[in-house]
Amino acid sequence: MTQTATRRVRPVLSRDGIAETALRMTLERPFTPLTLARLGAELSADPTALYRHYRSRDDLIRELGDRLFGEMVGTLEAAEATNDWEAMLGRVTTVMRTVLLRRPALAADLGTRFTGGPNEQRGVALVRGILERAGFPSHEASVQARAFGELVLSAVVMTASMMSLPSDAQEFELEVSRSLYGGDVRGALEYEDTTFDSIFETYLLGLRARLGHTNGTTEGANMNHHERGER
Amino acid sequence: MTQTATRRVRPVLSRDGIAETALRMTLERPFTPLTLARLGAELSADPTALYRHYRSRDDLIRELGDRLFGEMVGTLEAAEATNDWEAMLGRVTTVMRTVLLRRPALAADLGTRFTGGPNEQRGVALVRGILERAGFPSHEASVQARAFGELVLSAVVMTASMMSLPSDAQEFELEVSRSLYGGDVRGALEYEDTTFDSIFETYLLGLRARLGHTNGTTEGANMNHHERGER
DNA sequence: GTGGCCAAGTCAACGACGTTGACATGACCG
DNA sequence: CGGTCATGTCAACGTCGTTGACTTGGCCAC
Repeated sequence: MTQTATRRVRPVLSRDGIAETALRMTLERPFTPLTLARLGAELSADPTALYRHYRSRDDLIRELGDRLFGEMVGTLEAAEATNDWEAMLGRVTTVMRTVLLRRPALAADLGTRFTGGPNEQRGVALVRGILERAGFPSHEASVQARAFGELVLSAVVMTASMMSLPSDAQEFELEVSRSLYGGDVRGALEYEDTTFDSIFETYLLGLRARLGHTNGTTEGANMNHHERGER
Repeated sequence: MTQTATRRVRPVLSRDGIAETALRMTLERPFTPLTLARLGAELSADPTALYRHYRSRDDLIRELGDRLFGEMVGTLEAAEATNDWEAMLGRVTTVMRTVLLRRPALAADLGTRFTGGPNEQRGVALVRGILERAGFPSHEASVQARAFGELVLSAVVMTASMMSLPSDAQEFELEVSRSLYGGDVRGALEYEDTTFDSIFETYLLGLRARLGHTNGTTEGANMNHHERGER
């Protein structure tokens, strides 16, 4: 019992414990990049001890990503269902943005590494279900679910990257976007927010058109989807 | 005149020369991250010499980004104009993807940063012009140009990130497919390609709906654009 | 001309980072 | 009781961006 109480040899660290601590850190210091040194310090362990539980930092990041997916899917599944598929998709984007942008540094780090985890598959299945119930045939629902996921994810990651830039660079970005698009930009986040809303709304309109949907409120005719050789 | 002619004291390096060499490197080694050490070696100069011409690596990356923007805009302006705004937007995305994905590592590094350079402004003006000619009123054309740019850029950056170095296996696979198929990188990227196409087409449908547009090829009725309080 | 300013480049070094290998230690199992 | 194995520590490495001290030579004012 020199300093760290008796002598703990067995437990101390575990895959789960490390991941939980890491996620807690990203919440407490949303803009501080998750580094093995900091994580080790928080765990009162040598940074290299993590390599006994994760093959690499990348491995850890992936685990965290899948846990975040789990958080999103859990939240979505907890909410009551609706027949309004557009509202459902709106919920999906809201949850994704909320969960990820709460930890911009991690989200930016996560980047694209979303490949693989079980929770991600749950998420995709969830969106696919929404689209199928909206009227998309099975195969196209799959395609559209992936496209939708990638759209939202890439936009969120971009926002997260901007948010985690050092403050001076961030101000520069804001200044630039003001001069480019007009003066009605008050804050970097708000700018991203309204831009994303616009993207999302336009995309929803597109999905509705793809459905050949006759919307309840507005009377619209078919817009059949014909292959275009755009690129 | 030992090797580099007499004694060169003045020139040797310049902002332009550094940028050009850097861009050339990103073309020759598309998956190798641009690092000051490598750039310095290529220039036969000490890496820190770059700090005499750029305030930081970030500054350099921004410059490169704006040059890429210049390449895109130049290509677009060289092409003959069309009245078909959808085809024009298709060209924009094609050029953006082509120019950026030719250098995945740089594109991923470029990330979200608006360069603030003059060429980016030209690009934004170009897209806004297309949208205005499509029928969007001036202010909304601005908003839509911003959204469109961010949509395409974020998707491209995500693809670039995936291409650059997620896993050793993928990098290896891409390098192999590159050597197999020549300059154009196909293979694991194909999935990203079709997904992006889907996103783009859906988004175009949405823009068309926003316009209340009656398309030439397909007979469709109006889809008037009413404000929705989705999120 | 001459002396000083200054741009441009070199060199050594730093701190942060991910990662590796050699070691220690205690648990568990035969 | 002895060996194997999982877990953690420690020292060290290589890469990266960045800084500061130093050198060198051109240019301009006097």
